[in-house]
Amino acid sequence: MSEPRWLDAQEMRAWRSFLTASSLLDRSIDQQLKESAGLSHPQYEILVRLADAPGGELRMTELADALLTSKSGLSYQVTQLERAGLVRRRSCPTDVRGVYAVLTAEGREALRRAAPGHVALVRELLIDVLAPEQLAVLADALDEVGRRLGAKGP
Amino acid sequence: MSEPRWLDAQEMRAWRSFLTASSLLDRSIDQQLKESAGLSHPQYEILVRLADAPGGELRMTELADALLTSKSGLSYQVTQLERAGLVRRRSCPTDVRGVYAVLTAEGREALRRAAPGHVALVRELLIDVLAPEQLAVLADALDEVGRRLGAKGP
DNA sequence: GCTCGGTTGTTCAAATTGGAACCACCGTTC
DNA sequence: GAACGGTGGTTCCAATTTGAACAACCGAGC
Repeated sequence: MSEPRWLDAQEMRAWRSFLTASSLLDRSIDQQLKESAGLSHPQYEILVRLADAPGGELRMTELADALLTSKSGLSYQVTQLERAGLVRRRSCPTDVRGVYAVLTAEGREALRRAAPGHVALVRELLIDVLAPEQLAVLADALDEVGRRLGAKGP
Repeated sequence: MSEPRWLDAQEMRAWRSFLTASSLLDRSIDQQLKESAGLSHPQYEILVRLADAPGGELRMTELADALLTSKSGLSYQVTQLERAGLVRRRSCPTDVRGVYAVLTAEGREALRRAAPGHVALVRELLIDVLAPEQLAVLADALDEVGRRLGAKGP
């Protein structure tokens, strides 16, 4: 086993800043959503995905894959959202095992109310902090990182 | 309330890729550490901070602040590490309330064993995926993001 | 010396998460 | 048309995390 290539100062700074930004950013986003709309960030993302989907509905597994979460985690959150009346479950007509998560009118409304504040905070904390060129590089870079990870894991 | 400035395609791509990369990256890192060293990522970070600190020890609050975690979360993890023999608690001589988390020899050894594989994975998944210019921009950008968040929250 | 506001770390309860176990079911194969 | 490997979702369990409550203590100011 040869000596590994350690991270130099620049690389270390990139990695640490990434961890720091992820952690702080996600915590801020989550808190703001909870305070302003009573939704956790994961719940908000569920609503977004459903709202974007045709018919406002998606199969549980599709949704779990899109959100990069476990099936059990999704099941739990959908149950929470169901209690809140923002989502309901509908069984799939062509596959008895299948379940659709369906956005309710109330869910769509909740999303409509929550979105502006959420977007404003994303701007304030990330988008508007960076110059357009920085943002472009960041998007390219992290797209590539995500692509490799997506191909690798599942 | 005026219509918010929504995110354009580029901005949306930056934000989504950030979320995706954070999620996948952290999950991969955590899993690899668990499999190869029996440590969670948070635990690994604790060991790193202690190893970098003079005397291999830090006050609980300092450590919690550095790791961007709650005091209670740190207390829990230090207890876990203590059970594993990698860290021990030492009460502060000048302040009865104070507690130092101290890296044990075994803890230092565990870190020495875990580090190469960890660094290799960070390289494989992030650092070596990007061109040096990309990395530099990323570091600058996220440093700034973290700085603002750090100044804002606490 | 005493009081009072702020600190330090732990404990508690509640929420969330992921993986494993499980059940029922699908579609293909022989 | 029966067997079978693979899917889709839920449930269960253990681990983790956070904020609040708490107990004890520090230190400045009177």
